[in-house]
Amino acid sequence: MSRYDPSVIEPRWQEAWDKAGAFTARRDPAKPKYYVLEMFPYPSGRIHMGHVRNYTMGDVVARTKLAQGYSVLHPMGWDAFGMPAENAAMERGGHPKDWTYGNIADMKAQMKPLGLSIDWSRELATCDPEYYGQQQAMFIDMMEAGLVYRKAAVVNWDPVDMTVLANEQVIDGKGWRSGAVVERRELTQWFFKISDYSEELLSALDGLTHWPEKVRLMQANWIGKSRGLQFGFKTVGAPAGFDTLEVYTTRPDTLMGASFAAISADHPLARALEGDPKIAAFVAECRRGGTSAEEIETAEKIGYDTGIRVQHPLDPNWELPVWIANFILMDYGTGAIFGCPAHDQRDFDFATKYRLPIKAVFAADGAEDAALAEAYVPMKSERVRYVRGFAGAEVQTGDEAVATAIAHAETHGYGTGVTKFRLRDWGVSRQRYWGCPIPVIHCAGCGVVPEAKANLPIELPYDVSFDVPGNPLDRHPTWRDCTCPKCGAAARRETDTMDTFVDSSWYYARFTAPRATTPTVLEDADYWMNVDQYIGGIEHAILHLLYSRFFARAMHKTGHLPAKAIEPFNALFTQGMVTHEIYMTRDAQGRPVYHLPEDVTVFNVADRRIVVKGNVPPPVDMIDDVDAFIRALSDEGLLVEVIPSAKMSKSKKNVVDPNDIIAAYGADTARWFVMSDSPPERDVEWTASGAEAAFKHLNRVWTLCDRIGQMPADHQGEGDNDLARATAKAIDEVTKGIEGFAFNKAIASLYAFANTLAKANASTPVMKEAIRTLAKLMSPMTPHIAEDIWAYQGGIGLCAEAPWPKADPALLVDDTVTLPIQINGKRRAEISVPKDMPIPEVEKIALADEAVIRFLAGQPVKKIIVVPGRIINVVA
RNA sequence: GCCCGCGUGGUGGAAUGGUAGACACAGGGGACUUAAAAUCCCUCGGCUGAAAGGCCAUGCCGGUUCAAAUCCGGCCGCGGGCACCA
Repeated sequence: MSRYDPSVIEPRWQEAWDKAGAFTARRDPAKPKYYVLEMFPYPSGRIHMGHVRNYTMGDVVARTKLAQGYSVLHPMGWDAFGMPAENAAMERGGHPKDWTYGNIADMKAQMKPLGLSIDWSRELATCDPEYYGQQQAMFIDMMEAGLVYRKAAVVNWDPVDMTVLANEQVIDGKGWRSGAVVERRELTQWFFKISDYSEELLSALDGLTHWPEKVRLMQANWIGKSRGLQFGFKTVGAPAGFDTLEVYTTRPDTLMGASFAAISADHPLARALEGDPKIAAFVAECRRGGTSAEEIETAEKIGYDTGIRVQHPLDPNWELPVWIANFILMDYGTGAIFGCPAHDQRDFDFATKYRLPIKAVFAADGAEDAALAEAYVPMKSERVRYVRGFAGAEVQTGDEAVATAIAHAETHGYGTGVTKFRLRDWGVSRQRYWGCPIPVIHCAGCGVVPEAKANLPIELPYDVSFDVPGNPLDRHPTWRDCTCPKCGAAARRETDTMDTFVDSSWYYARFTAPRATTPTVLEDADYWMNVDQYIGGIEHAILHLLYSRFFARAMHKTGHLPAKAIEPFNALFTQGMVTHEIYMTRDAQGRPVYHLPEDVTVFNVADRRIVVKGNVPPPVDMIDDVDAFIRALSDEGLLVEVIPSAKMSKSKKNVVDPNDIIAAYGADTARWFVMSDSPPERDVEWTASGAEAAFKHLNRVWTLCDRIGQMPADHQGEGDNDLARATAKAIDEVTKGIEGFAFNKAIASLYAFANTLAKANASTPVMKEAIRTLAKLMSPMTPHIAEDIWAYQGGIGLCAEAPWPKADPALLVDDTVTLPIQINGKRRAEISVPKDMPIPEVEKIALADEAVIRFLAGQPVKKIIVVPGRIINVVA
């Protein structure tokens, strides 16, 4: 064996895997199947370390499952529609399609050297007509199933560019290009009826036992089931047709603390009042700014008293003013509320600002009805004393009070208990070019008509220009013109395209039959679904996963997925980001200037870490005064400020190009490093020293393999039993680490095992068996070096296809255990006892221990707790 | 603003109610070398002590428990999401 040279061995083994078709997924009824999927990338053009980490995790799982005898599906594709392609076309010219496919080719070329066990024959891009044509077919099926409808909804409108903006394109309430203040404007849009499934999407979360608890909780909160009271206020002085004002509240128990009613600026009543120029101006003011919840809820709370009054349902003589307020959302409840300032902080702020009364309804049990400095909002499960209650006991929990208040309203006929969800229907219309065209036709005679399936795919026209803001499909001369599939008359195509979340809501199903001329093939879907392990970023915890769960149900309803696939992801793992520290200096104006990691030099001088701009030789022998040295560097503008690690981003230049790392150390080193050190669900900080350490370790394993290879065949050693035990332990720990998504722990075990093996003095066959096992255990993480060691040490066939080792259970248990002894919870001694020793005997030995006697100093023992195999605690 | 996380040595982390700091990085000391690199060995939370040992220590404050990094309550700091970023 020669020097460890990844640039030679890595391409060689990748070719060998290709030739053997090792990773081609095949339906094999004789084997259990395993479908592992990483969230597919957006083709930005460059892979980054986050991709490397994500795909390496999936690869570790896929390779382990393959070795464990599963028929594995591990595909890859491209989430290829979206705004960046159009932005690139606007900024640099060119066409979104060319830009996207060029990026896909570039990224694929960058991914290949990683040696991932991907079945590339199933590759797909969502911008392929082959893919989005099937999506259009499903859209039509969903229309027929009643899951699609149109309604008016608000968008961010840029009044200068005359175009709709994404939330991302609204910066501080202004359009990102024009700088104009954005308005909220209504547009007729396409919607999926995800709300039909609110209850089911919520209750089915309980069955997702292999999902992170936090993701399930976030989804549950997002769906937001609430029980409340809906009732109508009788109005006084309202325009015709507004005799009652319907409101919904989750706190009907606070009805006696009401001090005003408030409606959204988009409420029909507010619109009816727009004849009044003052109200029109106020409503226009409310519509300024973007549509995002963050912007609306952090905006200053403003209101306008309409002069209209409503009668309190429990006392017709008690009238409340009706305000229009900017923090009331038309999308939730009825778009109208009653305000109870004493028990809602937002209402409290509003009431304080506009000098409205603040009356407490309840107080902490035992507390006085004191004046409030802020809203008193205890947990609903807490017992409080009602000072202005009207139903139920004086002292009760909030939950009890809500229930009794609803019962009271229903008994007296002024309101109804209603269950509502926060989840809104999914608006899928986008006024953009680079997306899946909505396959619908507007006919003067027939109205809105779905396109005939025979005409699918409705392909995007290529001849478009991006020199004017807005959707090029709207101004395309011929694409819009078509004939009505129903009556044959001249008609116009829908020019809205679909939200890119639609594309990513079913790609996992398409991978089971990526070339089919129907969206799916049931036989394939039935074999491969569900995804056994889905891996991706925590940033997708809500939207992408919720939409996918809905879409799988819709696909089942329309006959494209079997019933078992309505929850498409059996297990979910959300991985952390790859971060890097940021290197910054300042220019003459004091503005920050960022530097790439490769453009700085890091010195470790004593316990100081000094970062210097440029590539300079070590200063240690040039200076003996570190502080003076730092001052000198600072004066010359060479001293670099180190900002703590953050997600890698181009703007901060804290990026490391995976291909540079592969060129310097090989893919195995990159893979090993991103899997080591940090637990996969947490962020991992990329450090140059960490990558180098990984490379050094692989070199050590390589030379160890060489040394074992050169051992005389008849060498005898006394360490056979110890090494066999260490090997069994490594198998056990690495297997558990991988299966439990604790790759960092699996790697720590592999370090320990390699160190043990390097020091072991065992017979040649035992040494060879151990190094082959090491190679096999390393192979999910570092597949290339593993193959080389495997081949060199006489492994049969490809390491990638060799079965996963099994640990001999007899070698995993130790005969004696070391038990620490605590006295009053502090560790004072330890004893070694046979593993199966009965508790009374352990107690006897513990109490007879010299150190225990010394620490007890004659105090009587009150209690002794023995946790078998773990610890002894003596309470004195 | 609302929802959800996270916080342990100089650093990444291990320990998921039972010996805090596995494994690794950085640092310190040594071997080899003319020298350096590479490699190998030792050491490595703080205070105290000649040593044995003792005391302190898991963001901060309080609680539950024989026992808390771990469970509960409050606070501080950081991160993710908020429906047209993907």
